[in-house]
Amino acid sequence: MAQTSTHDPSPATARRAGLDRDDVVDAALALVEAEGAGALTMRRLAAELDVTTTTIYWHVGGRDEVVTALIGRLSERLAEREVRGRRPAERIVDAARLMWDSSIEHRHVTVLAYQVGAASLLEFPLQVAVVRELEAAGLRGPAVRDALRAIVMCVAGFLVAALRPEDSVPEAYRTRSLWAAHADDAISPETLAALTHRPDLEALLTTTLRAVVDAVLADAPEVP
Amino acid sequence: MAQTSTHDPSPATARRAGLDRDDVVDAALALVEAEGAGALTMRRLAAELDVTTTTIYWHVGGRDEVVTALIGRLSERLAEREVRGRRPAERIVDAARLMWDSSIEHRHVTVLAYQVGAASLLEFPLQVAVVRELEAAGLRGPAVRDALRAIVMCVAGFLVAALRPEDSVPEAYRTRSLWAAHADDAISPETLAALTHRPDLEALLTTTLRAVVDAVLADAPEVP
DNA sequence: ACCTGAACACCGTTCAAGT
DNA sequence: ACCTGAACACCGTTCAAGT
Repeated sequence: MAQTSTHDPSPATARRAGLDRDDVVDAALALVEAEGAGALTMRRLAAELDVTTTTIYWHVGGRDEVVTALIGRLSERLAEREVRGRRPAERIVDAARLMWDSSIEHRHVTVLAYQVGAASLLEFPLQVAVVRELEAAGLRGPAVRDALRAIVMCVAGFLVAALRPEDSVPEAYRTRSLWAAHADDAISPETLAALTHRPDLEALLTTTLRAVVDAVLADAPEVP
Repeated sequence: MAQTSTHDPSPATARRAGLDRDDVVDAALALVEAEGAGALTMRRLAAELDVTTTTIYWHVGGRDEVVTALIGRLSERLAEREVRGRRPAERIVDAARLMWDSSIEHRHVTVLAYQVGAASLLEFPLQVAVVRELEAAGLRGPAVRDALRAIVMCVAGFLVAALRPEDSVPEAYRTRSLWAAHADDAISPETLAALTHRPDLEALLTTTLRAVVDAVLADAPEVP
């Protein structure tokens, strides 16, 4: 991580690190991807760049600005994998799954983005892909907006479940444990039993997206 | 907030505050509800109870434990408003909207719960209500579990959008601003225009839930 | 058993000062 | 223009000590 200089030959006080705002943002992004959102502190980031904390403040405004910049940078780099499928519905669901896949692939940045409320900044290029598919399916205007938002919210909901922090809350207070401890005559034993098993999030997401997309396309004027 | 003692008549050093674990948790819950998740620091909580920070540690383990306990406490108190509607589908959607309503009503605690990954602890009693309605609609076992999870994730997705932090990310990086600045020949002007307007989250949630519930009930064996 | 005081190892941020 | 050093006002947590 300690960039260019391996041990820098200049005496003791190495002035002029030759830093750039982009260098700072790149280092921040790399740090988060490697060690998670919790590792991004101003001191740690400075250490990574072999400078003092205050140097960071000279190049970028503060922590919030570093975070936004880092998210924006990853957003630009997000691989726009081609949308697959023949029927419009399939292609829309696939475009939505692209959002899921890349969010999972960059889970640490995604967690950070949700923490500061900048998830849409991260996902924006992939939202564009979804919009294109919605239009290809014959939707226009507010119908596209509402469909997009519904899809985005669904993916977001599944993401927060998939990226939930593990440590802070003890086992006994997790959903499955709560159901395991829950006695209820009004609920059948087989249902109670099923609720103690972990669901397949990815399969469930696909099913849910299909339901949402089908409902949305049912109101579409033309289905080519 | 400074509980019992109005100015306590005992000399200067007021020992024996007569604190209880429940008192600590109650104060923490009240603090979060009143001033938000950010206000819950050990020092602030101690000040609220007129004791030293270390006293908190004697009664409960640490911050994480305070947070879990506070969420659990509110969970117990959650008003189980009666589910409305005639048809099973209506009732399921209404039960899900109950989750939304109470999460919004206690927004500060909800934000905190999502931060530590304890949202399901908070919503558990309301999840039970949804399960009852799903069974009343004829679902059993894994079908109930998957339907519940899908519903819960949708609500969660809409909640993170509704409770998004406002300050940390500047206007220009919010969804609507991004669309406003986005030039794209492949997307029709009317769609682009629509995307710059704020959607009605509550109406959209209802529509989305209906789509999910309808799809789930389509596979149900009996629909009484 | 219940509570205090001092301390430790962290945060983000600011500001005067150096070259 | 670019970077350092010292400092401020916060965190959560621990530990010896008091009554």
